[in-house]
Amino acid sequence: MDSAPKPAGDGGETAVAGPREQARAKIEAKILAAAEAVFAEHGFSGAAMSEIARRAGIPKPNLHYYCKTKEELYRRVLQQILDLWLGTADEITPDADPAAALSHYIAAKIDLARRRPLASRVFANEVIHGAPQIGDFLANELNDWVARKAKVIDGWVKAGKLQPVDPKHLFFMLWAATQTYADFAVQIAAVLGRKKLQAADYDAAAKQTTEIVLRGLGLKVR
Amino acid sequence: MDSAPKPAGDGGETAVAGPREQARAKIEAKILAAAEAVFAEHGFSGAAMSEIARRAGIPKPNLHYYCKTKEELYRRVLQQILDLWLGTADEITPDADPAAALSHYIAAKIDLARRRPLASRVFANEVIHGAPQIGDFLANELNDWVARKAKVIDGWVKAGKLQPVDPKHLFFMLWAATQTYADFAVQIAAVLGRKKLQAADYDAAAKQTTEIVLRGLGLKVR
DNA sequence: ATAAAACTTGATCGATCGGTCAAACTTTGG
DNA sequence: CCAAAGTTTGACCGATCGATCAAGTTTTAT
Repeated sequence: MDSAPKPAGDGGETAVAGPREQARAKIEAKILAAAEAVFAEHGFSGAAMSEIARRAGIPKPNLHYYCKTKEELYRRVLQQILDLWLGTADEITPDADPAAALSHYIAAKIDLARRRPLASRVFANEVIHGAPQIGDFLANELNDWVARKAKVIDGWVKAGKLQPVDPKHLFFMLWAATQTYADFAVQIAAVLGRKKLQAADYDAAAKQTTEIVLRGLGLKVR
Repeated sequence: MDSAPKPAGDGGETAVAGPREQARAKIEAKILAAAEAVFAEHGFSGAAMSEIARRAGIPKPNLHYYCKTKEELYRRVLQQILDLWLGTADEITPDADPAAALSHYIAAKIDLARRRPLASRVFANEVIHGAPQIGDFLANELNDWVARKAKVIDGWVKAGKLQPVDPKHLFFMLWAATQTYADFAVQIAAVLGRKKLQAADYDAAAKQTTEIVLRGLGLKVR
């Protein structure tokens, strides 16, 4: 990570990465994965640098060599998660078919909840506790992102493709209904009488959420 | 709290409470309110007993006099919150009108998100981190509660009052869509360009959520 | 070959936190 | 009035945690 003295050659001059760059990339990936898991499980305060180091398979001072402080490591994990955020909903465009675009968005979000539940939980934990680190992101990038998407949906409504709807509250509902299968997986599994959520559960969630939302917006299902 | 040596007369023999009982009740209320706020803000690990004591206006050893351990205090806060949980959805009964019952449930849940956001956040935090304290509650009481309500909704479907729907996933969606206005209030406020959510925001949320869900279930709105 | 840079690691430090203790003070019941 | 029970509080303890240091080893560039 950039906190280390010198990440060696990184200007793109060299065609192949030396053993040092490769080792560094491998370790940083291990660290980020371990940190995401520990932050998801225990929250920022409850996460111990020693446990992150242990799970990453390195001594604690070595972890501090790559990430000077716990807060910096936490921010790095969050940054990785925010990149996931803004990469979704590419299908929500003015000319797209609303039913297809929304179906795809819901499916993608549920799929993310299944494949990256830890990321979702770290994000949820951060926001629940007041977003001390990503407050600026929420007020700037995310605000802009939603404003752009809201214009698209408003356009759909004006074109008569959709029942009138407040696009922002629609997003809040979609985010909540999909991310709950990551953040509240333990609760949902308990109510479904399972130890762990299974593939069929996520499929059922995506199917029914899509049906209710599409029909609720006056769109034809399927 | 029951951890203290003797809560004086509590068998209901005395008609009026003495000054000691009154003071005890007042302090316990202060402690629970302070604890709920600190646990909501910092999570279990991040919450400091010293800060809870400070916000309750008592010295730390006095806090430990009323609640022996941090975990016990946390469980007490959670218990208070779980009581809120099971008290909702009384209107979801076999003979009720589905549209009216679901509208009322959504409105009540959004109202709870507005009036008791701290309770919702403590609960969310607990579940996100694996429900170490309330796992049994989820697998027993809540599981039973949902099973009962699911039977009611299945009955509605069989009576042709409703589009076919998986009642459990419907509850997951309703819980998520309503509690998000408590748990993720900071994010929602940022996207809406506000410092804090206002009464009109909650009203808009309840209105639109109700519309989409009811229409999505094949029910007439209003 | 060699020096500089990058990386590794055992030992340790200061701060914070949950919890305890013992000595006080206050209320209650006889 | 007085003893027992209940309550309050400043001082303190051991454990844990984030972070640092200093002495090493390995890689890189010339």
